[in-house]
Amino acid sequence: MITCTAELSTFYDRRTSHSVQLAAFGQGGWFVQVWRGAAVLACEEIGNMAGQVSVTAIFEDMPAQDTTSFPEPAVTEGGDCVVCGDKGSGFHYGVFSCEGCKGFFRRTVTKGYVKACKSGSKCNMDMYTRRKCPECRLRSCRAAGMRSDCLLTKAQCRSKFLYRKSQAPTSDHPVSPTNQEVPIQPPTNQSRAADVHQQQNQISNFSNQSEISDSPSSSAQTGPEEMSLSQLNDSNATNLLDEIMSSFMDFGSENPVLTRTDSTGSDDMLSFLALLANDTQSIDENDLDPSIGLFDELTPTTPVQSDSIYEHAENLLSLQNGKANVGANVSASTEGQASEKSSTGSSTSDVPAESVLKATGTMQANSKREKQARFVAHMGIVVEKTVEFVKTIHRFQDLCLEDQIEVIKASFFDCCMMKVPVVLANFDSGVHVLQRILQAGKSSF
DNA sequence: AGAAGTGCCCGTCTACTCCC
DNA sequence: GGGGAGTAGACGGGCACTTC
Ligand SMILES: [Zn+2]
Ligand SMILES: [Zn+2]
Repeated sequence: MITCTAELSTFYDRRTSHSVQLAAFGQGGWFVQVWRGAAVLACEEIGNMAGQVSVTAIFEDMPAQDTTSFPEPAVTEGGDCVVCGDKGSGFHYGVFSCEGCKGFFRRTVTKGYVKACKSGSKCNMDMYTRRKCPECRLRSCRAAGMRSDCLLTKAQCRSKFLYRKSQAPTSDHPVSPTNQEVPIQPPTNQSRAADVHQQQNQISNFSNQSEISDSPSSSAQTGPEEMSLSQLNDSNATNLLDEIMSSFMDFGSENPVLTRTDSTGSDDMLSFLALLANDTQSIDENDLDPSIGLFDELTPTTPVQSDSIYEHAENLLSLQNGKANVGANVSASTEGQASEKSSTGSSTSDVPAESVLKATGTMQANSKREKQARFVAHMGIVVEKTVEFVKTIHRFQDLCLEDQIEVIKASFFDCCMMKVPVVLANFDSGVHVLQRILQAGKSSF
């Protein structure tokens, strides 16, 4: 039996321009699917995946309509399911459909693959034959206009679960001291993510950005003097952390998880923050300043209303560098506090994340930017722990610095159960290390 | 026999409308 | 105009049932 237990992770091979998805199945086994018609990379642990086709491949075959707007939803005259003709129960994922097709679409997209059609993907779909061929049923769903981005992501499901858990009565299950003061944000229930097609574009964009990047990480991997992470001393490690943080921030502004917005304008940053709040619980309590609550005053009734996600990311980056970005539309009180923060002159280029954390703990917790500063500080610790964990992985030290950073970044996002593209200079060894990380588990550090 | 897939039902959440 | 109550729509999860 093969059970998908892990989030798909996307990798990008710079040399061959192929995007690759890896997913862990059960205790071992890797299902590797190469986009854009490239060959399937068969790792030795891969189970026999013959007879199955990935949802991604089908969706790429049948690109969705313009996802930036919401066209008139498909509906039949008699209120029948657009996919199979059964009695429709309402609009599901953008299409008037029955409960069966709704559940089928949700399960299949979540699962990530279906049994391949044996009749050339041309089976008829009605309420009697719909069970015979899942691939054609999925294609029918897609053709009817069903949108996978209407599903909650795993990250959102997880944060939703955590939110409900935090709201549940705690009489017989008292909460731990670490999460007692951490209200978790509810996820946006109807988030509209960028679809698969858009994600591919973003992967390409990210790749191009990396190609033309003149960042230290890019130049560091050229030549025989390239340095492995294990050889870095503490001061260099701080710079590396800074590099990773910057890399993360730059990437965050392009990341579909961070940039997706729903039709009502709320953003998924809240979901991400909720995830991060949970992930920080796995960190040694000694690493955290107990006086700092990551989500003080951020209750579900007072969500962060970011002006735009780009400004959000920009602010995070500015605060990380100790330079508060004071916009024209910021209140006077916030400006003052931001300037106070700026006047401390602290910078992650000079001090480790813990110092930033302590510094931010001295600030009053009543401005959005200060909360963001604490978010960044906590994130820095998570990144540091990620680095510690990844350094223990076999063959990690053989990677060039650029790939080490990419691997760390991938591991960090994977820890947050996010699906991210990863650009690797040395593809084979990088993928090997990433496999080891995923095998070792997300919560090993 | 048992794993995998299916579809019905229900709880939950959000947006919307109505009323005070 | 603002806030609370009620309602509809759409989501995921649970579970009994069917299929393989
Ligand atoms: Zn149907
Ligand atoms: Zn078929």
